[in-house]
Amino acid sequence: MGTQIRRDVMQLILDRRLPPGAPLPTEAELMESLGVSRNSVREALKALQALDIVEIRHGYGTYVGQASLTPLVDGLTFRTLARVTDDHAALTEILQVREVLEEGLIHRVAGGIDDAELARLESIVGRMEEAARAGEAFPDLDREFHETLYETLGNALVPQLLAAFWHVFHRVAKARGWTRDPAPAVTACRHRDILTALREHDVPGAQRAMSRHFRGIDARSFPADQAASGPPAPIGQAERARPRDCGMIRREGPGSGQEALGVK
Amino acid sequence: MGTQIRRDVMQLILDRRLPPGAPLPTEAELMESLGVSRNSVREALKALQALDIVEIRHGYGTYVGQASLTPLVDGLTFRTLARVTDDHAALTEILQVREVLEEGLIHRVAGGIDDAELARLESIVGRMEEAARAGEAFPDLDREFHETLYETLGNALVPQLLAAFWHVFHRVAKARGWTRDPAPAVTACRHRDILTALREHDVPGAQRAMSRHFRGIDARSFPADQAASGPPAPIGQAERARPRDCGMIRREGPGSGQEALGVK
DNA sequence: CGAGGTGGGACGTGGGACGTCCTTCGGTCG
DNA sequence: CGACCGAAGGACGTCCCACGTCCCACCTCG
Repeated sequence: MGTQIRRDVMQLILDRRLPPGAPLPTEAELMESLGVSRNSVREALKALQALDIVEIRHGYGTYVGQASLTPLVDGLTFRTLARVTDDHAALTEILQVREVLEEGLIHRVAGGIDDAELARLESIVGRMEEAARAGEAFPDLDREFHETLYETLGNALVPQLLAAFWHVFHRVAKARGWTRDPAPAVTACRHRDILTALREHDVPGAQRAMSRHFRGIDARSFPADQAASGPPAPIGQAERARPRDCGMIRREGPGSGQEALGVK
Repeated sequence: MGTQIRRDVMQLILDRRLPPGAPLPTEAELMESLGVSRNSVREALKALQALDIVEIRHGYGTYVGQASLTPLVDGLTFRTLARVTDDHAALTEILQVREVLEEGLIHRVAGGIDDAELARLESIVGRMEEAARAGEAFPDLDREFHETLYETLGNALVPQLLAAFWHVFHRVAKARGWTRDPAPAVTACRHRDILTALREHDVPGAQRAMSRHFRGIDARSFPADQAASGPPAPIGQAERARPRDCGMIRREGPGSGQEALGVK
């Protein structure tokens, strides 16, 4: 059975303690040791390649893969694109997961953040604002900010998960032709707010700032005619506090502020 | 190229708006329409099968899959098992992600939880306590509790993600021979605590209760000789409040309470 | 001594054949 | 007349063989 060969190869990697990057036996050797034909071996390897458990290099060999979250990205992207109806709902689900994750993560990070960390984040935000003044987008800086933020957790899974969701969101947006990004100045402002709250060790403030950051992303994915339904999941009792604002955009009322985010 | 054929099949599903369960063209038809050999088609389908984008039924046909998170489970399980060193560290990472997720999710749920929801949760916890008195474990009830809890969010991705992490944890624990579960009474107590906090709309209390629930799971995965390093990531200023306790176990001091969880 | 050619190893693709599983349809038996 | 059973066909599973492509390493030649 095909599934069984897959498990055999995985077990072989585990038994031999092969680290990522180590060479696997050749297809011919696997044929022999597993007692199956080359086609069966190849189908199993192709399946493992799709899971990033194995890496196949043409003309060179087969190697143990990184076991990254690439299959999650592929699967979620496909699933989101396959839902022709409830299009933005599927994306909103992904954004909600990202928001929950980052809100909880910043909760863990905000208390004991290092001065060195703050300096690195300051550098990133500074470059963001520089790019924003030039009117340029800065997706790489955005990712770098969030990655740096959670580096101190020592949890390798966290940045990979966040990157996976980020990747899915942008791939779907691109496939759907949603090329309009929010104004760079607004995005830079949101990150400045987060950094300011972190500097003051203001945990709930940092959570609010992070939440508003995602609120802005969410608003972008809604067609204008559905803006009335608005973003989901009010944050709860935190609403009573006036949100901080770095001042690069005009002050806003108690509304969600979508009118400032480029939504027509 | 193999990757291209995979993309072609995915694009075919998207273009024809095929819903999950719909039949795909036969391998022969795909050979013809894509202009490649059957081997190549089969390898692509095998890869898509591993991603749960396609479902192959022997002697029957190929169908559009559910695009579930099965590949994530497989990948994370493999990756965790492949790290022979830092074994428990990898598991702790997964648990931390689960904890962050559920802590943030219960934050969103606790405020506006329905009476009907509370009644359903009460029923589940009641069955838990019944099973605990009989000394039996209740993994299904555990899953049902957490699934029910987040049902009102209307986010289909959330329970799937949680189930995926749950699945990875238990598969790894089983493969590692960590069969010792915490005392059922303790687990039932933890869920009772969560429910009590929810009933009082005590959001931070619910978060603390959820956190303690995970703390208990975490302690179980640590070998006794490493218990000194203890669970990571103190929850922050929430520590000052005395944790609630349903009273089925003895009160505990400011420590992490591992001594009550079956750790030798 | 070095640059380029050449050979071998390993994966990529194609074609064909046969086995296995499932469904369907028609015939037979009760 | 109806239910059961076997044959036929479709579709996937496995296998074998051959050739193409890519990469590396050795060897030869200038």
